[in-house]
Amino acid sequence: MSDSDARIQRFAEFLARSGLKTTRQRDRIVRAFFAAGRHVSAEELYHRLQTEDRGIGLVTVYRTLKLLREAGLATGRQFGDTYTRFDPNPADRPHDHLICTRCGKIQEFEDASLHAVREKAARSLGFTVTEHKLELYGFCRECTRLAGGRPVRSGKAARPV
Amino acid sequence: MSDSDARIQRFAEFLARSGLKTTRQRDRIVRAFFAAGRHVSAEELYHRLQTEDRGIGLVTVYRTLKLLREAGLATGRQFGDTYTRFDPNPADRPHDHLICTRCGKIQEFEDASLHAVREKAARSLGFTVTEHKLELYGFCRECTRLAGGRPVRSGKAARPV
DNA sequence: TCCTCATTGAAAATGAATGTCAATTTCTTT
DNA sequence: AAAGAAATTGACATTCATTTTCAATGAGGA
Ligand SMILES: [Zn+2]
Ligand SMILES: [Zn+2]
Ligand SMILES: [Zn+2]
Ligand SMILES: [Zn+2]
Repeated sequence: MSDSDARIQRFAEFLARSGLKTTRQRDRIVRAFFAAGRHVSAEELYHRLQTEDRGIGLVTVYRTLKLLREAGLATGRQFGDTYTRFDPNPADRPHDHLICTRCGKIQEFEDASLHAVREKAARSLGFTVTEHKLELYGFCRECTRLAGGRPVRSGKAARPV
Repeated sequence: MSDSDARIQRFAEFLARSGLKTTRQRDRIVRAFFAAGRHVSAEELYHRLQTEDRGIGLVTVYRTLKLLREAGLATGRQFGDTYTRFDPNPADRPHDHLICTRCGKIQEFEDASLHAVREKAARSLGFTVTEHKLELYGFCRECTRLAGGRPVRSGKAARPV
């Protein structure tokens, strides 16, 4: 069973457990979501789906992504731009992001020492921390080389607000 | 000269340097901004201002906050909610945030060891990192005690998307 | 098959933020 | 002080992502 299949199965179980129904649309949407790369927006997913099934509305894509979040199978993220991007299954493999503010590239990374930072801050302030989000903004390798580190903002690149 | 005064002065210099004008509205808005606590939204600031000066439009509050960002005196932040909150003068004292998902409290903290995390990720992936954002989500001291760590979501509390 | 209730999608609504524009204000130049 | 160019203002309209509404359709248990 592929990684995707396991997730699709977990979603089916979530639906059953919650008294919700399996539909053609939900099936297509979750498949497309897990097949797509990471960090897709609802709109992007919607467009991909149009090629294989015209009868899927953007609204349903939004609704299904919300269900995926509730099922713990996806997380929404706001990098510099105006819309939400969705990351599959982050609980299994927590990770953070490097975002190039010039070309918009998003690179994932993982750092175990973050846990120490989390715990230290939490302990000193009495918080119980369950989740975190770390975003590093700057230039990717290519953009550092091309721009010499100078901020050249293309319209579509994310920017740290 | 108070801390606020110094910032107000810097804003005046920014305006002059950029060929922009000093107005009653801008003056009121920046004063209210630095007087207000951290993490206010444009709307919140607008409402505070209404009590002292009815003739200030929400649009002008938005525009002035944008100027404050351009002047390097404020930063916009999106915590779990749908609108932007503004943080005064973050460049001088970089800091990150702990956000209680139950009551919405936002607590600031600073951790020097984050720099190492930043550099490590950047070096290994060829990025040049200029900025970062770390948000820790969980329960504050009171909410941990009251809720026993159970997620009780009030409508207004921020939530990690 | 029937029947109930969830689901769907089109259209409308929302809500934050920005663009438009005529009237007003600032500030430099006489 | 008066004038004039240019910036600023705020009411209004607009954008854009996301949510809500609602009548028609579909799923799945009895
Ligand atoms: Zn990711
Ligand atoms: Zn790049
Ligand atoms: Zn802050
Ligand atoms: Zn709390």
